[in-house]
Amino acid sequence: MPLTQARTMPGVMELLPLDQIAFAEMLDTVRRNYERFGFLPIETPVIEYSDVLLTKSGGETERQVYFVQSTGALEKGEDKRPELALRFDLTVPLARYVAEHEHDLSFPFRRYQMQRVYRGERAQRGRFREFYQCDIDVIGKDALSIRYDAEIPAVIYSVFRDLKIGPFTIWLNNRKIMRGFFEGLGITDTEQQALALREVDKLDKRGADYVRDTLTGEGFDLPTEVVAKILEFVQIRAHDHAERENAFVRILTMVREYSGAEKPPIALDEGIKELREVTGLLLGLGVPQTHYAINFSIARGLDYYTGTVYETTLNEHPQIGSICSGGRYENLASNYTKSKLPGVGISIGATRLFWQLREAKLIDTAQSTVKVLVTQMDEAQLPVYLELATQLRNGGIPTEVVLDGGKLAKQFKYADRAGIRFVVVLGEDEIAKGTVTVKDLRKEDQFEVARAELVRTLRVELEQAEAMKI
RNA sequence: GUGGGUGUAGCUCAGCUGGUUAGAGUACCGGAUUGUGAUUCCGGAUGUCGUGGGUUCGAGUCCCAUCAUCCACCCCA
Repeated sequence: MPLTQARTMPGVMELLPLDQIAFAEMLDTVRRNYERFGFLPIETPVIEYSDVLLTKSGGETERQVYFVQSTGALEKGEDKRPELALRFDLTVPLARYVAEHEHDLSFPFRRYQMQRVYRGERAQRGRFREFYQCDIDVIGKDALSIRYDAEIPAVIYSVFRDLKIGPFTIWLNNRKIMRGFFEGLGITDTEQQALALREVDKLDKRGADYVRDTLTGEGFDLPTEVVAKILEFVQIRAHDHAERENAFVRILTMVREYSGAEKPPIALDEGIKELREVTGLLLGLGVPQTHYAINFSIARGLDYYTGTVYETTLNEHPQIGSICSGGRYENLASNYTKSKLPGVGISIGATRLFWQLREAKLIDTAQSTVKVLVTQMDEAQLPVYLELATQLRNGGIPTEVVLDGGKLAKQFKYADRAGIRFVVVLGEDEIAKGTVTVKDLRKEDQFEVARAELVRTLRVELEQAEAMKI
């Protein structure tokens, strides 16, 4: 009988236990911070009705959706679009969820959701077809204060501070400013604005020359004078309140000089007011000035963002790109309900983040969740070993006990490779003295302790190791 | 979906302008006087050279096809 080759499809992340533990720890950190800020958990099904999932999507998202077909439907030979599909993000299911449970939810509705989503993209390095998203959103009924836009970066700051992956910057912008600015330069067609946003967003990745060439080139045909102003605009950065106000003046001046109009476009005024308010609240919400900045090239590709937009990058690893992004949308669930449900939220692509952090050596493989291995030195003493393990387990210490014996060296090797830190040895000598020997494989050090003291001593050791991160 | 590169041991790769039994490192397994891992020393196993066809006395090496994979674009976490 020929063997089937054991393999997974490309674009999925499968981990060995110690990496899986590290990944779980990362998700735990994210969850802890989401809950700390008062977000409530929900889960939604992986499979949704196709028509629900694809209400307003253009061909682009549909191209990436995995459809699900029951064998029954398949046998009937139905060639129409399958009734079911796998979700490709958590925002669309959230919209459906809020519309469906509108009358049972309290608004503003603050939810977090950490689940897998699916995209049928061509696999590439650090790019997945199945991956975790960790989302938070605040959904308002009819209206949602701009102040919630300021709370989001506070959560981001808190999460990445705790993940301990080096200095990072939360970049903020407001799409109203961008659209207002374009309008002031005579680009009034909203379609063209959207296309220009998308190009401008590539500034940090592809460079100013690329953006200039694209905007002056075919398709856009913008005058060089206008493109020059756009480039000046999107290259502005502001790291504090004074720089921010200077930036606003510069933008307004550019628009006035070009259009000659007394009053700037309404969108521009509104956007400036919003961004000023959001950045003004950050310090009070615990975000240090060193960890956020205004960046007028941040646009986000998605169409549904209408106001504030966010991206987060690691200062020392720009090649990783954005590790967390999101923004404000005016009407989340317009396809499912007549109620107006504005919201603001962000998403962390946990799978990609973990993958890249590991590539960049910013995270190590974890130690095992198993902390102690009780070895079997003398088979006749097995009942004692089992009793020791039980003691440790009752003391809350995750413990494995060797049941099938073998050479002691082999048992040590097993502990080492499995990432188990402490090895407990008990032989003739110890029995005579009523003690056990404990070896710390990481410290390469061992000590003897009275049997009755074992649990207490190990607890202290584990606490110290945890506190010192060793 | 569009364009380009690469396929040799589990992994990373070497293999000259075609020439005998295809190699290295690493990982894996065993051993080095019987209570101690990772380090050291010795030994061991490992491949339809992605697949199919063609050229040739002879193909891992050249040609064609096919599949897989990676990169860039589109898009995005």
